Formats: sequence, C-alpha cells, structure tokens
Amino acid sequence: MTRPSEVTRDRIMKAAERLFAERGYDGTSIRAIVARARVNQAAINYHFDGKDGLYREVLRLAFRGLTENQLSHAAEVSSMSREQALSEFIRRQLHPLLARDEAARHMRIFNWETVRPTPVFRKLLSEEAAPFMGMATDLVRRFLPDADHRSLVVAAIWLLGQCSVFIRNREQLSGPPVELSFDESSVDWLAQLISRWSIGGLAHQS
Amino acid sequence: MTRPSEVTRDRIMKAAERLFAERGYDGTSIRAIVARARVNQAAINYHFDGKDGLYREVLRLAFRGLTENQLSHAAEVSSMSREQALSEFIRRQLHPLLARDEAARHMRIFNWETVRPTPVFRKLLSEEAAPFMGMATDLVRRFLPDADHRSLVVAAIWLLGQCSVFIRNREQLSGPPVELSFDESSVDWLAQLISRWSIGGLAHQS
DNA sequence: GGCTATTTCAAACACTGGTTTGAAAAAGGG
DNA sequence: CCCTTTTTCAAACCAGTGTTTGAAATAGCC
Repeated sequence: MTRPSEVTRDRIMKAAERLFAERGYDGTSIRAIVARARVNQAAINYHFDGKDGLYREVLRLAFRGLTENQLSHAAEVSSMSREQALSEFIRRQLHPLLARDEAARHMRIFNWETVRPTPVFRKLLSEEAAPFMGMATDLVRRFLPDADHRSLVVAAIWLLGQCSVFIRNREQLSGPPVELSFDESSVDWLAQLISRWSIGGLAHQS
Repeated sequence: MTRPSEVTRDRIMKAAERLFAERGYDGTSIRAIVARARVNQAAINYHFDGKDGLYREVLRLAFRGLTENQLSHAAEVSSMSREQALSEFIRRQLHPLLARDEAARHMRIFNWETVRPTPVFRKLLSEEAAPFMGMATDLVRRFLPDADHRSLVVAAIWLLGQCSVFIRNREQLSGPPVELSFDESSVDWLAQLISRWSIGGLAHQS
C-alpha cells in the first residue's frame, strides 16, 4: 500500500527543510516552497493541512535527526572513561560546524526556535527532550557525583552552551573580526580545547 | 534648537525597541509600532526613512547599551584578582536574566540577529565589537598567559557561551522539564557555579 | 473497462505588509 | 500677523501572504 502521493510529500518536506533552516518560519513562503519542490501550491494544504502542519512535520524530523545522533552512541559512551566520554560528546555536538549537511540544517531550524518558540516546538521539547538531557546529566554526574539534581541540570546546560555558542554564531565567527575557520582540523582543535576546559572545570573545582 | 518632533521620534523608538525585542524584525509590523507609540503610520517613514532605518537606529542603541555596561567597569575589573575579575564579568553578563528591563530587551534584539544577521548588524559588529572582545580576551589572558591569539579568542567566546546559553534559552529553561527559576538569589547561585567551573577549566588544565 | 477515491492544478479570495500621497495642521522667524 | 518650513494625518496603493475552490487528471480496484 505504497501511496503514489508519497513522492510529492517527500519533495515538499525536503524543500521545506532547506528553506525553513535558511530563512525561518516567517521568512519562508508557501510559494517559495512549492517552487523549489516543483509541486502545486495547494499541495501543502492538501498533504499537511497548511503551513503550520508542514512545519510541525519538519520540526519533528529535525529533532529526531539531532538527538538520535547522540543517543545512538549512548551505550559505547558509558563504557569509556569519563574524560573520553565527555570529549566524544563534545566532538559529536560540534559536528554541525563541519558541513552544510543535514545536521547543520536541523540545528539551524532549532536556532530559529530559540528566539520565539512556537507552541509546536515547546510541546516537542517537553515530550522528547528528556532522553537527551538525561544523557547529558549522566555525563556530568560522573564528574559531580555529590551534586544535587538542580546543579546537575545546570551543569548539563552549561556544557551544551560551550558548544552551541560556536554553532549558533558560526557565520559571524568565520568573518571579521574573529576569522575562525571551520575545516576538519580546526574543528578537531576546537573540540580538544573545549573538552580540556570543561573537564578542567568539572574535575578541579577550586 | 530643540525640535518639536523629538517627542514623536522618541515614542517611536521606545515602542519599536519593545516590539523588535519581543517579535523580531519580520514579526513586527509598522502598524503595531505606531499603534503602541500612538503616532501616525506615516511618521516612521518621515522620521526614519522606513522600517529599515528605524531598525538600524534601534540596533545601534541596543549595542551601545549592552557593551557600555561591561566596558564602563573595565578599569576596576583590571585591578582585581583574575578570579574576582572573571566572577564579576560573569555576574554582569548574567544580568539580563534578572529582569525584563532594558538590558534584557537589548539582549533579545541581538538574539534575533544570530539566526539571520542583517547587513546593518554585521556592519555594526565589525565596527564596534573590538573593545568588548578585547576586554574578554584580556580577561582570559590572565589565565592563559602563554596562549596564542587564536586560542585566546576562542577562550573568550567559550566564556561568553557559558553565559549566553542561559540568557538565550531563559524562557525555555524556566518551563518544564528543567524548571529553573531566575530570581535574584538563583541567578547569584548560577553565577557562582559558572564562575567556579570556568575558573577551574582555565586554571587547571589537565 | 468502468467506477470510485485520491491527487493535482490554475485561479481566485481575503488579508496584511510597507510605502506613498496630498492636503491639513502646527511651528518658527521676520 | 504673515509666510515659509516642518510635522501630522487619513486614505489609498500595490505587492506579498496563506488558504479555499471546483474542476481536471490520475490511480487503484472489482
């Protein structure tokens, strides 16, 4: 029972993901999406019940794509030393820096949500963020075994912040006056620096 | 030569600052601004040459407001111990967390710019970010005296990231599933945690 | 092959956006 | 007080938005 309409649905999704990542929800028009997807304008309403519904679908996909990247390695991470585990986590978080691939697009869609979260996004977050946050708190717990829950959560967010500032401001950091480059070796170097500093922070608390 | 039109200009600026901070550039309509400012719709074109010109003015004001807050204390910070200086810097960076005051609004306007920087913003940044970034690199240099310039810049950004993740995601962090509160004592506690961790990271590098 | 349900399509609809207009009002200087 | 400049105002303009419509085309099944 493979429906023939799947191909249009898919083309719309692909085009929408790209455009939402690039220009955000408001900045992306239905007409721009259908032009890129080469489908009729009414198709979005027919298949997704309007722009909102399409966005919801794209958001879901992006969220899955991002967190599964980390969660699928949760097992092997827990078998490493805490220092190795944290380095590996940071390296993976920095991955969107490397390329203009899917991960980078997904991250960009999320960045749009940080300024004015849509209800759709809030719901998604409250329903599905727990496993990922759990993984991050488990990670920092190995450095702070005696900390209470609130501190652990803050530590986890703190850790994420150290990566996200580079990801989020990637474009601005690659230009003047900072001029960072983001090729493979630079990102490696960056991951090492961040790992060293955050391990130092969590391990040797003065 | 105090022009009578100053009051309209000012009312427009005030209203625009609030609305741009809340809804971003695209999300804010001319009609919404003039309704809040209680002026005629054409006034924006008359006084600012259109929505773009108004936004440019607001952005300039926000940037000055934000960096001057830190830069005005540069002198006294340099006379403290490096640990005190860094704690003080972090506390000041976290200030927008506390209230819905001017600083918080200015920060929000900047957050909108991180996803799709306007040319206006890029220009502003390349022209006026140097003093602030200089202050931050001076701060981390006291912990990393032997580091090269590139590492110092990365360290400065790393430091800023630890604060900005909380500021930027304030709204989401105050709701489920994280439930952080941002009253005065909580922010103090948060500032202490971040200070401790970043001092630890920069000082004791394993 | 004929019939039904699904899917595509071009056109139109209702609405909001920023900007322009041209006249009315107010201000300022002589 | 008069005349010029500056400033306000309501209305209209035009380009863009998301959505709806009703017919045409296609697919799937007996």
